[in-house]
Amino acid sequence: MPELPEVEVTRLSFASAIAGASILKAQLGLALRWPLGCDVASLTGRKVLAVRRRGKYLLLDLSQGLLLIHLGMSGSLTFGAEIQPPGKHDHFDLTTSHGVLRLHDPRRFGAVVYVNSETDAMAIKLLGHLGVEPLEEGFDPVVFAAGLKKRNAPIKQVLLAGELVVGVGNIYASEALFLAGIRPTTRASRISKPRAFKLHGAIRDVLARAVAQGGSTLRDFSNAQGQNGYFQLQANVYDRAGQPCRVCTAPIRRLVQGQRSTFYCPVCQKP
DNA sequence: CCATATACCTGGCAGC
DNA sequence: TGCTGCCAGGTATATG
Repeated sequence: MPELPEVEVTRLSFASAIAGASILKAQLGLALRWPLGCDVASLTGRKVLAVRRRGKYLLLDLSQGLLLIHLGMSGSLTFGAEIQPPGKHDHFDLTTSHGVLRLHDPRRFGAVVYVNSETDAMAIKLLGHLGVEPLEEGFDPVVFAAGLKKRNAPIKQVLLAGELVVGVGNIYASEALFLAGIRPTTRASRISKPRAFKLHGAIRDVLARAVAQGGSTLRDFSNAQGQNGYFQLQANVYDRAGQPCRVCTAPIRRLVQGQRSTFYCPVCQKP
């Protein structure tokens, strides 16, 4: 499910409501991608001070330490006062004085990890290699263009790697490349500076618009208030194989790169 | 170091 | 109805 827009939309939907809450109880269900990294009972009594985002991770700052939450492919969070007993796919509950934060994740590629600080070994392992935040000032077009020059892999895969810029997943990589007019198979190192600048702008644009639309709900994504996103309705290429390009009417093509589907317009996007 | 393949896990869907 | 195979929004890790 979640790329940067979905994670940010999730964050925005409960961050202010949970801020300042005391943890009354924490419960784990089936194993997620990583172990919690501490005794779950030890979280009781701490406070949730704030919720930040780094790439596709949510960072819950606690009065001592922090929780890193990743939604994997199928995760979603809910936050509310009334809550049902945990269902088959509910694997983490954080009961607080302001409501219950619950992780629902059928495939269990997601994770909830406790670390004492962002310099802990586990935090470094998960966050240390991440590139710059695309919606922040640090995402500089000149640096981005120079970074692309050093990579020989197809641009789609360079974007997905998240080492130059974070948060761009399978939907938004295809969408940003469409907006920039660049074929996903083009080697990153061969992208000219002007085209890199255009891609830089396209990434910012598509991610910001997706956040404004509440993210993309392809199957089951919803924010922590249970609301769906609508960006998928304005996708130009993602999941539109065989359908006419919204710009030139040529049929959208699908190909596989690194075992992931990629969609592009063969006319609007140049090698 | 770089690029690519693999593994993790469940559910929905098309086709037979 | 039930089976099989394929597909799905991510990413650490292994392998060349």
